[in-house]
Amino acid sequence: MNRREEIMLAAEKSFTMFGYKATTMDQVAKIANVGKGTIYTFFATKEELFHSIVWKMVGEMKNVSEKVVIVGASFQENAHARIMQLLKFRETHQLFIKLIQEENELRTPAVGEVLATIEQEILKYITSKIDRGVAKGELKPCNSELIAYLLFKSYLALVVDWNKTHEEQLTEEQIAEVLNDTIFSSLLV
Amino acid sequence: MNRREEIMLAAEKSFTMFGYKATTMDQVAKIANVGKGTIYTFFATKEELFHSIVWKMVGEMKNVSEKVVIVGASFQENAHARIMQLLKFRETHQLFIKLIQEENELRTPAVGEVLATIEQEILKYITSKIDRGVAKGELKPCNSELIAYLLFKSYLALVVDWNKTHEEQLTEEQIAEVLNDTIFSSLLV
DNA sequence: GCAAGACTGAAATGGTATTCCGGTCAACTG
DNA sequence: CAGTTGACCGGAATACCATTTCAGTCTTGC
Repeated sequence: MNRREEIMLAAEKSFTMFGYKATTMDQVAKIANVGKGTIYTFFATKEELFHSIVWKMVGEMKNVSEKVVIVGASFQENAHARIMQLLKFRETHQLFIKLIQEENELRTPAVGEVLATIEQEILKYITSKIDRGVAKGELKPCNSELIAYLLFKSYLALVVDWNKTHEEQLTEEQIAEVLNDTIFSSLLV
Repeated sequence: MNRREEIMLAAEKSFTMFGYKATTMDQVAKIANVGKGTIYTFFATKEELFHSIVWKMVGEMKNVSEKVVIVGASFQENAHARIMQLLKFRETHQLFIKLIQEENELRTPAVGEVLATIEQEILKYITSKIDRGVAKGELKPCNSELIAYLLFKSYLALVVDWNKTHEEQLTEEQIAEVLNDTIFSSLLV
């Protein structure tokens, strides 16, 4: 394996275990079995290294989200499956969990920025799927960015926020039903 | 004016100017022109005093929200007007602004709890309006708590969150239109 | 009998000595 | 000499503790 990848793997391990702030470049160098200086031949700063790893994670996230698509299924079925998969990734992927935790507890600025970027990326992703649906004639023309925003924030509210104030979480059926009746139904031709 | 009210007024002034954490009971006593001990005749703790003031504010908020109701208008027109009024109150009322700021910057636990309570109260308020609409036969029977939650979070997302990542805010018409087409339309008989 | 503010101790704050860590670079190795 | 290394630097974070602050009490005084 080339050194760049080894460094990224080591850094990912460390970020996952200790978070961004608490991983030191010495730590990363040690795990990667390279001198600290070597890291700086591939990445200009700690933040650039961080960005590379997060970017890779965003790629994986899109990939797993595409995996749940059923060809021939309706737009809303696939949209629901994809977004639920994104949120499952968010609550399952160890690095992602660690970053959310660090954001809540430490407010590390670099982490906040990165999480905002990830959200932007997800929104671009959903927007593009809506645009695609419109282009294929499955959906009415609409302000796709606005709808993507509303849709994603609604999923976040029902899947994530709801549990902060309610004892038992909503079932996937409840969520699918209410969003089918509201946002999705307004999209269909 | 009776002493209890004077104390509450003084405390409200101080909480509004300096926030919860930074107002001292000595400060409140001074503004109210009473000895500190006198405050404790009426309020067992600083937090109880705080709760009383916030509770009063929640009452005002519901009142101004009722003021925008147009008798004879449709459910969604009035619901929209009411929720927009709630959010306007949130962004206008000096104490409310200060509490949100304190929550973001200081994370004062007492403030976080109070803001959560206010949200609960708003949700109960919206839920009751939906239930009323159902009872009057204007709306389909539904899980009113769930719909209230989705509705309020959607408004928050479009009115408040949107501006954090977008240069220009959404117009009230855009918001009204998209929510009419989605959540509200699913509610109507 | 009720209001007042001096008082208490627990918690917050500030100041500073110390440690830590991102980034550099001269030395080294193959 | 191209690529790697880790000792080193200085600004920033941390730990420590002396001092101050403040919620809540309680004795005094009116």
